[in-house]
Amino acid sequence: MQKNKAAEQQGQEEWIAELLTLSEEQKMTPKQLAILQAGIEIFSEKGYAAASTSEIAQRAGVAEGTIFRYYKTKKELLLSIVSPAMAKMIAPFVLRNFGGVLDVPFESYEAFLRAFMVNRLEFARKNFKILRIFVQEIPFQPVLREQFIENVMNNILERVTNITDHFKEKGEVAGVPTPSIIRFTISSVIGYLLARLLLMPDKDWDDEAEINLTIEFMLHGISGPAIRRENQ
Amino acid sequence: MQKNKAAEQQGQEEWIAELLTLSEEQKMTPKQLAILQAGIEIFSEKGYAAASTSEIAQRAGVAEGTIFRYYKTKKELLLSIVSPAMAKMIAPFVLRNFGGVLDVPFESYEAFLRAFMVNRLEFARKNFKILRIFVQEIPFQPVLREQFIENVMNNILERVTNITDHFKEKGEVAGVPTPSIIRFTISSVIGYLLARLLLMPDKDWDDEAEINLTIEFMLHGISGPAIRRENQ
Amino acid sequence: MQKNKAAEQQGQEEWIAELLTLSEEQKMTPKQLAILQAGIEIFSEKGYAAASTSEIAQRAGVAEGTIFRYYKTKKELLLSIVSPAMAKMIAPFVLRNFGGVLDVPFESYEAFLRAFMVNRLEFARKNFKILRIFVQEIPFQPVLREQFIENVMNNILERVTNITDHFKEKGEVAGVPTPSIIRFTISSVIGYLLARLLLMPDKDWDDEAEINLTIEFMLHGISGPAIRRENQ
Amino acid sequence: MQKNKAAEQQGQEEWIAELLTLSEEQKMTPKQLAILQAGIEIFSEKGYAAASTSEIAQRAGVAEGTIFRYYKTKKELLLSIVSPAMAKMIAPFVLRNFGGVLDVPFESYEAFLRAFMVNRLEFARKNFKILRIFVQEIPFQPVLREQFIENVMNNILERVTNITDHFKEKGEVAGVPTPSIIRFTISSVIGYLLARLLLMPDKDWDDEAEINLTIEFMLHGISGPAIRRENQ
DNA sequence: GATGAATGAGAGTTCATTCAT
DNA sequence: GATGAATGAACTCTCATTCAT
Repeated sequence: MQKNKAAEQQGQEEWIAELLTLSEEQKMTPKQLAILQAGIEIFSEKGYAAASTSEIAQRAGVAEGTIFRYYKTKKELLLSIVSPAMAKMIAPFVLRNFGGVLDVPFESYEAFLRAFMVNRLEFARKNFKILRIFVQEIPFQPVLREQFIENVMNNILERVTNITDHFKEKGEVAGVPTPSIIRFTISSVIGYLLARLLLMPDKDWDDEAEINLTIEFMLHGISGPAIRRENQ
Repeated sequence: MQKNKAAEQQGQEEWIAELLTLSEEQKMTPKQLAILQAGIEIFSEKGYAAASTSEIAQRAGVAEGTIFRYYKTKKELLLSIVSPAMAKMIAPFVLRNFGGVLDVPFESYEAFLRAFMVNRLEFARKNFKILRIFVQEIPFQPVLREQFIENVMNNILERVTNITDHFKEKGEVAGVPTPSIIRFTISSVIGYLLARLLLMPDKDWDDEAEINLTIEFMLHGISGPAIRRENQ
Repeated sequence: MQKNKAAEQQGQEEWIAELLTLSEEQKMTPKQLAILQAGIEIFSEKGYAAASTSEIAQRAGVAEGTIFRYYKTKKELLLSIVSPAMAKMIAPFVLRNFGGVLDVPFESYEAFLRAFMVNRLEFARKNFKILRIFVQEIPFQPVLREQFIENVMNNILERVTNITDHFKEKGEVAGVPTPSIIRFTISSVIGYLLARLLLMPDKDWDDEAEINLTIEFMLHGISGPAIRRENQ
Repeated sequence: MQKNKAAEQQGQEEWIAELLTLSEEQKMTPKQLAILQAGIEIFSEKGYAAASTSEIAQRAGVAEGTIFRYYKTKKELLLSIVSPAMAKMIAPFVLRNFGGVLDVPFESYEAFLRAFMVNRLEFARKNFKILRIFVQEIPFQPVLREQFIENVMNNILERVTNITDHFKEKGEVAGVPTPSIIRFTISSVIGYLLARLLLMPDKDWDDEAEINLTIEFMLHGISGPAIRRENQ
């Protein structure tokens, strides 16, 4: 268990490191940064359609025309906010594929789940507002939907499928259809993130305990004290 | 098992019956109905803020002014669509509390989960567009959020908590914090609904098998063939 | 000469009659008429690009939004002003083709020239502002250019060519290329219209004398008293 | 006839020479020249009001601000394009008045007309785009209009009046009001230029023949073979 | 001298809402 | 009850012009 934890911890930190390196590459003027920041805030507060460029300009402390020097249209501003975030979102999955040697760098499925949860929680915490915008707008922005399908389907899903299949062969995961396993797993993780960050952000959460509990649920279900006893 | 199934089946049908009785009480003119219907469609297609009342009027086949005879504002139209649906949403949980006698009318936790899933799937299927609107707008409409918190917190959550605690005492559910169990359970159910109805509605779904699998996951997790074998 | 004059007079009046019948067929609300009228004035005063819809609305005495109830765009308002005028412009030429019998209803080329000048002067006088807009915008509005080419090339030019060729055969017109004759003729007529209505509208014009003179020029040139004497 | 031709040819070339000497007097930086050139192109393509200074800057390959170093306003750029061209336009007429001796340096009115046409065609060909801008903008720019009236009325018209009166006395031109003669003459010339350069620039023109024909028209009209025969 | 980021007034257009019919 | 013409505020976006660098 100690070894596992160390490995996970390491996996997690690598992921985060990769995220960070991706993000600060573009040089922006302070005004552009202010516009982007104001856009994130107002889009996430009111939704894209109900946000007005004049309010964004005001919050950013620039003239309204300045927004349109950097972004030709309001929609381009939206995409400039969300698209890079989507790239960062898949970064930890994509970058793994290079470097090679070990394609599944996790000791156990549990280790994977833990690293996954910790990483996603960290990501969601850092990009909370952008994620909100993303989730709100994906039904209405075909461009976003296409990017999402392409990225998630061709990167994340494939990668998670590989990992899951790997541990299925090792007997750590039940011999049921992988898509169902993944759906169930992702539901549980996202369910936690939503409760944690969106529904009850002010509750006094013990993240480590809740993550452990959620992993327990995913691995052994909620059905009772016998199983419980074995694992706690 | 057979007996269980019959019971669940019955439970489910009762719930549906209750839903129906709630809905047709208001008398509406055909125009008002057309407006409501058009509102549902256009709000769910474009989102509330991006939908225009003139388009709704056109789709409904009425004059623009007619909408405002029935609904003072565009927002009132939105609420007239979503609020009743929210009432219907909690109906199966609320009505139970009357009639009394048996507060937990399920043979087992598994029976409850199955009834719950079947019922929610049915409900989501029937009210898909309204649910979309609801989910889209709840972050931006305080009125909706209040209604939701009040209804869900004070009705559904309380009731589900009761049921869960009941089976926790019976030993069918693990002795961990009930809120975590509920969060996990609801995540799994909603995850299935989303995949089923929103993400991949065109896939060839075997609902019964997927529901069984999801219940298996919820009860015993994904951790492997040994546990699997015991339960199937 | 007396007979000629009568015939011309008659031809001219028919043309005018035809013009009038074409114009008042559409029913318009007073507001729409005011918008159209204001559009004509302001477009002709400032040019299309430099005219603002807000100024048009103000001059028309309506709200700015009202313009866009009747005309989806500013450009549509422009075309709604100019296109019908173009139809009216070719009306006297088009309608001739029906009724048949006599395709060239003029006693002499001189009679034709006189009827043509009188008719065009009348038309230009009545539609001065619209013609200004038309001339100003035709280089920049492909739609206008297409309409103009189609109408003028396929209707007016063909018709005038027929008439000219007719009198060429009769020996009233020199045996030189018809296009050159037409170009020269139209230049002279338009030159008069421009001087008369645009360049020096305030001069004290004797239209009949100037028209006679211009016809003299077209028929016999400016070269001297001998020729002059023969014809006056 | 041979002699005439030589004289005209000479007259024409003198005029052109005068034009050239006028033009290269101002010293301009390459950037300013580029701005001027880009201004000419874009103003003539889109019209003054619809042209944007940013597009001009782009086409000129300079920064937006640079335009305003050389020309305080967009309108000043316009005038800097059109005004010098207007000066060049009247140059051949103005300069004649100096040097004196012979105020009417043409053997015949026909020689004058030919020299006039050839010269104007040459001028229009070389300054086509600027002339377009000039014609488009003169209705909307009082400054231009004043310059034009002053120059044309006080220089060209006076001079052409002198020439025409001279040949009227000699009996080469009919004894009708000079303004009408000039109007008619200029209409015919401009009509040719427009057809030649604007309406059908791609047609295969035989300029010499068309000019001869136009002069024929101006001198003897279009009225028939008898007159024709006398003059050809 | 040249730049181009920044401005803000004003452009065309949309839209929820009103009200006379 | 139902209409749809009319509104005017607010929207996104453009552009001539300024000015610190």
